[in-house]
Amino acid sequence: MNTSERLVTAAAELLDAGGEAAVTLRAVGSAIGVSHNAPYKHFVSRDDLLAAVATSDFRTVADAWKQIRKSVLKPNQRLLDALDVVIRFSQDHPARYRLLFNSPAIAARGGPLTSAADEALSVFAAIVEDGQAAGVFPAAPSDHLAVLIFATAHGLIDADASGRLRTRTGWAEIGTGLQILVRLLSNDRSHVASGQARRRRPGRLERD
Amino acid sequence: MNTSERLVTAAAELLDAGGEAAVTLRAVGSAIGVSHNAPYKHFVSRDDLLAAVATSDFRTVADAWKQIRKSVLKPNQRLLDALDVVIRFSQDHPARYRLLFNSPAIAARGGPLTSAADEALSVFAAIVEDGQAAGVFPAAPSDHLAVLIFATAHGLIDADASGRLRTRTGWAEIGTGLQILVRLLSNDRSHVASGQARRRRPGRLERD
DNA sequence: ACCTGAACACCGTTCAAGT
DNA sequence: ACCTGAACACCGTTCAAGT
Repeated sequence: MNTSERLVTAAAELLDAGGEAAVTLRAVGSAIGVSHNAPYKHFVSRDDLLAAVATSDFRTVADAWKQIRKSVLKPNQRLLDALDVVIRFSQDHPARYRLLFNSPAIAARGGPLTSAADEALSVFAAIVEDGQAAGVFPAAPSDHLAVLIFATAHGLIDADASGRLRTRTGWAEIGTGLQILVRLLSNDRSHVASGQARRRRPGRLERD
Repeated sequence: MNTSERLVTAAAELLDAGGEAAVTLRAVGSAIGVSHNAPYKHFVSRDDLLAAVATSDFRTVADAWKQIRKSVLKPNQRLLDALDVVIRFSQDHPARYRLLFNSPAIAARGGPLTSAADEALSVFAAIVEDGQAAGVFPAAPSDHLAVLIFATAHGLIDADASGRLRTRTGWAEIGTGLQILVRLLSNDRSHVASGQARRRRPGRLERD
């Protein structure tokens, strides 16, 4: 691994360990044994280093989604699995999740980060589109429906992270909300009336 | 206005003008003609001052929602108007919106902020519940449905703020996405197939 | 009770200098 | 080409001192 990659790895670990505030250039440099401004030889600024972490994470998420899209699961379950990827990521790496979907200043930088984000989201949209083609999801334009679904997932994750959702609903898991959404959207409306989703095992959206 | 209120007002104005980074205690103090650490006589920390701004804003939003709930509009339009309140707020005061729904460190403080947030969200839930009682929205537990709808709105606002939604969909307005959601959720499914919402006039969700 | 001014321990960033 | 160390202009926060 070259210095640039080691800096990105160190920054990611600091994000996981102490949140964004812990990612000081002094701490990143120290973590890999260089001075506090060696990073400036590889990244134009602190934000540029953070953007590099986000770019790498977007590619990881996109790869996971590609695997799911190729799987033999039913459309409903494929969508739930895809959402599970980001739920897990948000729980395992909250600060890095915020970097992906919650950092206007970073997102506005454009460049490779925006490309990586667009590619990842297009895979997610394809998973939704597959479900529409199979007649399971309504025929709204697939980009719109995918954004709606993803926005809901992101909103639930975000509300959960801020603690507001938990206190209001007592939901143990974000996934329950997403299961309800998928059922509400599904052309099979038989489960809607109850609105009750079964309990899910930790970290995994339950099969339908 | 006492010093404490003037500090909150000054902080809110700085948030609007320059985002969270612009809210330094030196700038806040200077804005009302006191020293850079006079705020410590009224708030225990910078975060405490920011929490006071958020508390005040939650109360403003709650008041607007109470008015909408009392209105004679149809349930669908009441919900769209309620969502319009937060969309407008997010566009007029992006940094303050982030303080309300996007700041785990601030939200985790609890106290009056959490109370104000809970009260506001309970009014929103009541608006959704009214629609369910009228048979317009599905009968999922009202708290769950309200959180789902709000999470979607928040997710769309957030995606819009981060620039990702706009580039992927070209939607001029967040509201279009919410109109689609409300139609998808409504028991009247006649509009679902097209998924096309009419254009809306700026800053106002169109009547159905 | 409320405020001030100096001070402390941090930041990100710049820059001249080294190899 | 890559890195270092000093320096600069900021921060939030603390503290002794003022009225």
